Amino acid sequence: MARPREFDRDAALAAAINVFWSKGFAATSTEDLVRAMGIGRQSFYNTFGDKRRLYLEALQAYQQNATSCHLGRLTSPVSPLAGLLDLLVGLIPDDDSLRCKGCMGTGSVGEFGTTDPELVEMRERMIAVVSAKIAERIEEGQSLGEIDADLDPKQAAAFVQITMTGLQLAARGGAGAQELHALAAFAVERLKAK
Amino acid sequence: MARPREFDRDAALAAAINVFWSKGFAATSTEDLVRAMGIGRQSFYNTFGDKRRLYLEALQAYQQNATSCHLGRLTSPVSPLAGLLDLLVGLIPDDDSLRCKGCMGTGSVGEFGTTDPELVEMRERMIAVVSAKIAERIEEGQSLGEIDADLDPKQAAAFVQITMTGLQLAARGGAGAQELHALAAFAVERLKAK
DNA sequence: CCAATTATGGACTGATCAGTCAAAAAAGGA
DNA sequence: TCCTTTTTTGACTGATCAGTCCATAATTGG
Repeated sequence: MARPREFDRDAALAAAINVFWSKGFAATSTEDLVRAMGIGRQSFYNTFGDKRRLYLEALQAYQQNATSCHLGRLTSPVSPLAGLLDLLVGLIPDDDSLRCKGCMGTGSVGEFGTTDPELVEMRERMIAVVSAKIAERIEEGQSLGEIDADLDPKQAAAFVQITMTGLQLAARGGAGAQELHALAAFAVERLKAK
Repeated sequence: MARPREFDRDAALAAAINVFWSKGFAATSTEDLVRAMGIGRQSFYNTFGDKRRLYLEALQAYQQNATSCHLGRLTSPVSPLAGLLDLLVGLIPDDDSLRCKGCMGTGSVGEFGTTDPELVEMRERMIAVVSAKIAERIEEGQSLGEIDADLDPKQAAAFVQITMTGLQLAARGGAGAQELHALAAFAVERLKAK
C-alpha cells in the first residue's frame, strides 16, 4: 500500500538507547540521535514521536532487558546466596568502557529525580518486580539456613537494591571491576547466617 | 579605586549551587542562573567566568560543606557504630523537598561519569578523605568489640560509601525518610560484631 | 574635581536547539 | 498506468543557547 520503512526500527531504538545511556537526556540533541540512529530527521519524528517519547521508549526497553537479565542471574543458581551474588556481580561488566556507562535507569533517577511522573511510575513498576523476587530468594535462603533468619526479607531486599544502585553509580564514576566485585561479595556476605 | 560589587558573592554562589543541585548542569541555562542569583549577565561572567567554571566552583563548595558535615556526624558520637549510623542517617533530610534533591555530588557522577577529568579528580580527593575517616572509625569499632573484627576496614569503608550513594540516589528517586532511615540502620547493623 | 578602574544593564552575536513543512520517491492496489 | 499512502530528503522555523560588546554608573586615589 505504502512505501516501506527503509531502516530497522529496533536497531534505531538500540542506537538511541546507547546515546541516552551515555549522555543522559538533556545533553543529547536530536542531531546526536538522528546521526547515531542513521535515519533522517523526519523519519525520526514520524517513527518515534519526539525526543521525550523516544527517551521514554528507550528507557522502557532498556529497563525491560536489564530486569530480565537481573532476574535470570538472581534465580538461576541453586543457592539463593549465589543468586544474590550473581545479581550484584552481573551489574559490573569487565569491559571498562561499558562499565563506566553505568546504568541508564540510575542515570534517569539522577537526572529527573521525581520531576517526571511518568518516569516515576515506570521506575516503581520495575523496582517492585525485582524487589519481590529478591525478597523471595532471601526467604528461600533463610529456610535453607544460608541467610540470617533474623533479617526482614523486604528490608534486606531493599538493602540489596540500594547496594545495586550504589555499585552502578560507582561504576559510572570509574571504579574498577575488581574493586566492585569485591564490594558485591562483601555486601552479600553481610547477609549470611552467623 | 573602582566601583564595588553590589551583590554578595557567596549568596550568589549559594543560589547557583541550588539550581545546579536541583537540575544538573546540562538542564540549567545561564538565564536560569542569573535569575536565581539575582545578578546581571555581565556580573555573572565577570565574577564567575562561565557556566562550566561556576559549576566547578559550586560543586567544590557543595562538596566541601557536605564533607565537613559528614565528618562531623561520623566522629562526634563516642561509639563508632553510632558515628556510622549518624553519617548515614544524616544523608536523609526529613523535609521531602530537600530530600528529593538528593546529593549534588552523586548527581554530578551520574551526569558526567568519567568524561571530565577535573571532576574526576575533585571527586576522588573528597572520597579519599571521607573513606580514610570511615576506615579509621571502623578500626576503632573493631578494637572496641562493636564491629566485626573479621572485616577489612578499607573494604568496609568502601561498602559504607556505596551505601551512602545508594541512599542518596534512592532519596533523589523519592524514597521516604522513614524507609531510608530503616535502611541506614540495616546497613550499619550488618557491620556489628556477632 | 578629575583620572583610573571596576561593576552594571541591555542590546546583541552566531550557534544550536527541538520540531515542521513541502516536495519527491517508493510501494501496492485499481 | 494511475491513485493512494507512507517514507524520505533537505530546507526551514522561531526559540533558546552560551557568551560578548559597549555605553553608563559608581567608586577611590590624586
